[in-house]
Amino acid sequence: VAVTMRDVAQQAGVSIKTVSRVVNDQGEISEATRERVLAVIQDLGYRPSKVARALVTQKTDTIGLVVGDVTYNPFFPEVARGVLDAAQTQGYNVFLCNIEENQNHELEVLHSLADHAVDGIIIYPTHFSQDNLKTFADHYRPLISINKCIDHPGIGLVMLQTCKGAKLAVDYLVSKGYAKIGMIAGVSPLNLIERVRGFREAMAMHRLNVAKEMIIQAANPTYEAGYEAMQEMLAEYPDVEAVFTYNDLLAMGAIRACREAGRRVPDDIAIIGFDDIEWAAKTTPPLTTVRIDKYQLGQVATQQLFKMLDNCEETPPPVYVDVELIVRESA
Amino acid sequence: VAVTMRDVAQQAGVSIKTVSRVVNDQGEISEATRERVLAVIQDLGYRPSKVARALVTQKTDTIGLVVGDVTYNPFFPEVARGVLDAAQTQGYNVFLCNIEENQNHELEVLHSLADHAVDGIIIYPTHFSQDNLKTFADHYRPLISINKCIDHPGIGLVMLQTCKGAKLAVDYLVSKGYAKIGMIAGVSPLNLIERVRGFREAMAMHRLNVAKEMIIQAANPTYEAGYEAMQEMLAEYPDVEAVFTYNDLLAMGAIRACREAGRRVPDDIAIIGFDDIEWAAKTTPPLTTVRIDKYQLGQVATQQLFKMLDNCEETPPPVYVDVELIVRESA
DNA sequence: CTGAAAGCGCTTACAG
DNA sequence: CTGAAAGCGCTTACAG
Repeated sequence: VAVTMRDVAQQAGVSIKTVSRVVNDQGEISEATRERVLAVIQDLGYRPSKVARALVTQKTDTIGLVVGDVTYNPFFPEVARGVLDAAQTQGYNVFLCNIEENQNHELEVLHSLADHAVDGIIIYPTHFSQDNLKTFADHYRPLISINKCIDHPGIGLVMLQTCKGAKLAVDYLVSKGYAKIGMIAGVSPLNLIERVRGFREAMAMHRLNVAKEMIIQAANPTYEAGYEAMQEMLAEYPDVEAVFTYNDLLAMGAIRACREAGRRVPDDIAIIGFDDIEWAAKTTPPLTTVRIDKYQLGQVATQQLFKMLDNCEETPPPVYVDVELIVRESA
Repeated sequence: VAVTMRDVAQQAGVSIKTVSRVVNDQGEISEATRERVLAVIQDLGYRPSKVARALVTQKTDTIGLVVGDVTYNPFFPEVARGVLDAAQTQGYNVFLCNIEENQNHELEVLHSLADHAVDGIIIYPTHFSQDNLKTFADHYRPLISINKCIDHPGIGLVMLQTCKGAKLAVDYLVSKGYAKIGMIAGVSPLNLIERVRGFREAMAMHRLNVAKEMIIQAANPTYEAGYEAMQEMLAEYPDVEAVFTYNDLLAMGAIRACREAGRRVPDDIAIIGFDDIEWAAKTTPPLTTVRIDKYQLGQVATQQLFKMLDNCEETPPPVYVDVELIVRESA
């Protein structure tokens, strides 16, 4: 049913090459025939086939976005939106893929994207085998990794300034006069987590007691785990005055634990989160937190990918996305 | 850099047609040459180009998922996950598109999908011009519309049983002894909303006073609007005993308004939501609500699309996705 | 059981 | 300024 370039050519009484010229705006054509062809295109509702074009140009105008788990990642919608908008602006469409926690599946998904000849892939992992990624990068590129540091040619990086965010939180607590500051971490291993590193550095800078570190390791980065971790914190360090948490979910769980323990937030104990998810502003009390600009994260990642598309050879330096302290009522 | 079918053919000492036969498992081939070709494929890491194949078969093994606004739709991640999983199972990849509230943009996005020759499109609208959709359906199909009733050849329907859900809610409230039952609606026009229709029908069935309908129209389907609508409800109908809301966000806002007005939930006033979003279980008090299985919604939509792909001619009857009452503490 | 030819809808040199 | 030929990487009849 579809109208082809040949249909247009016949109708306009020119060769298909001439039609191609006007479709691709290549010039070298008289204004008269250009307009005649344009009229026929309009008339027939002709749209060039991207798949035919892709076969010869080796460019599909598509990219892939692969995500650890769409459902559990609270940032996903906003990051995705950033990617989609940036891609659309450049005339690209994006394949969305979800991967299971399973290393074979991971490679399969990546290959399925390669089969469709996407021009590049953005990977936004929660879990992901770095080895698989590197192997894949050796025969397909460019790749962009969001917030996971992978040093490998062909893999571009977009990182969050989480370490700085942790310092922002601690500095703020110190400026409010708190000294006994603890942390609830959400994921192990502890010393690989930027937020923990930032916490430690800021504590050290303020000459606060890091020797007896008040860090509680939550089982998961969830509301429930935050609730339990806070109970543990209160039992182990009863004189804790302020707590910085790995993310907002943990913070909200922690607040509930405080309430149940008869500790008022922020009067008896201050709580500061990380991420600024949508509910952070609506919970009681509204959460003071370190905000990540998720939409921008998606946009920047896409721009980084386009940069690599323009310059195939070099892997560009990492791009960092800023964070910001949002003061509300919990601290 | 990519390995082609010809490379495999040369290496294996056969024609490309023979390679094609083993790749597509078409039989008509001796076991010996099949294995030899298979070994070469393995060896070279050959993967057939989907774009080359698509050019001749007119099938791309891709579908499009277009969404009103990824960011504001709280269901989006789960529905998307349902679509992705169902698609992946069948070897399909999916293009994700976000549309702005702008009718030209809408058609442009649809056409961009057509340019890539997707095999079908699932539309999951918040807003959407039905006329545009019908026009588009006349030259590109199949299309699936999620939860928006559009009667047009080539458009398959997947609907939620929202009317039933509203009845479930009212029946439950009646069974608990409530008689003065109000509703907070979230979107106009009132009589086009299934949830309102279900509410009215159930109220009528229980011979409750529908003459003096206690329906408040919230400005938006949001937390803030629910808060304001509840204040209005309490002012206008002070003796209201129970409130059914258009969605969970409204319900949570309403609960806050009750709390501030000194009305305890559920003791003084019962509140019932709709959707069962993630926070419904974590808010205080945990929300009684009508649950929508969002993941299943995505899966069913995809299966409906595949059904239409198999049988190009007929538009299948609408599929309905069930809802379920979840009793927690707010009612 | 195997292969040579034509063609899917375009673009890329090249010639005129 | 315009067009004929070749080819992108496959599959589809068809012949042997």
